[in-house]
Amino acid sequence: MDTYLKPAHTDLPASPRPYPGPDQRPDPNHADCRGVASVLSRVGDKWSVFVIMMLSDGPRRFNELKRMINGISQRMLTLTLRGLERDGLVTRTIFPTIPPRVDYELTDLGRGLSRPVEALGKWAKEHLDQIEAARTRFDQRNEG
Amino acid sequence: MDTYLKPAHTDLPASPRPYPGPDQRPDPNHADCRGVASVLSRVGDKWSVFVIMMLSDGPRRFNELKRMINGISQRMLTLTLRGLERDGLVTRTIFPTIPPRVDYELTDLGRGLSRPVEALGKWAKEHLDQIEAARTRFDQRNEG
DNA sequence: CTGCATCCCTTTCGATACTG
DNA sequence: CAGTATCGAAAGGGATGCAG
Repeated sequence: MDTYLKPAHTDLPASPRPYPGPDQRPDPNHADCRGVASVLSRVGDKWSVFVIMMLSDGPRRFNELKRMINGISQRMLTLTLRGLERDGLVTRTIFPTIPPRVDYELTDLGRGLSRPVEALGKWAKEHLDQIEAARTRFDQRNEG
Repeated sequence: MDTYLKPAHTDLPASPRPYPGPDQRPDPNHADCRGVASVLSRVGDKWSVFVIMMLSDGPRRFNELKRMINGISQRMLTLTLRGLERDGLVTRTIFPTIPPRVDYELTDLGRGLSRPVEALGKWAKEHLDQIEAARTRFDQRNEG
């Protein structure tokens, strides 16, 4: 039993069938799903989110980002930045100095994205404790 | 050369050193990073995002979700729902009918999260075309 | 209908070593 | 400093079969 999480100590309904029949609400998406998924999975990547947040108050250089984002490997930072660049969210600027210097900066598009992303980060910070509490509660119910 | 994206046809600076010396802005996070990461990587999971969006207008049952989220496997839906349940974002309610019925619904915490998540989804929908355009532009520059 | 377990392939990612 | 290449370990995820 390592592949699956244990089933929850499931809530039981007060009465057997709170709401009847099949649900006929419209399907909010269905076709959309596909294209949007590729955008969301960029945001979905936790490193992308961090990089965007780090860049939200101005350009940063490679190693600066690497130091700021505690725990990212050089490889992942490179990959993440390439992905963001490909999506038109950051620009890459080389200064042909010695030693070389490369700056990354959000584009207008990237700055636009950084708004909802920061909202998400803010929410995450604010509710981190609640979530961790929920996690330990869940784990205890399914172990102890 | 399959592991790395090709380096961008990089922007060159107008003048060699637009801004001087080392950047002394404060590090926006550093310790935070760790805990918040675990929350963001739940959001980071593309399936979680979709499930949250699907649940944002009321409870849904298992197969309903499965049908709505085009392309998710049963396994991943189960895993995703367990994860969300563990984090206190959704509740799981069993109706001991035949055949059995299980409803999933956002908790208050989950509904709170759904706000920034939907903002993100909205942004993704609105800028999907810009991003796809940027992608083809990038790919062409690095191939053709 | 809901969901757990197993097999197995694919992708991801960190560590390491090497260039301009 | 800012990458690139390669390798091996680990995680992700589909298919299938079985159970309540």
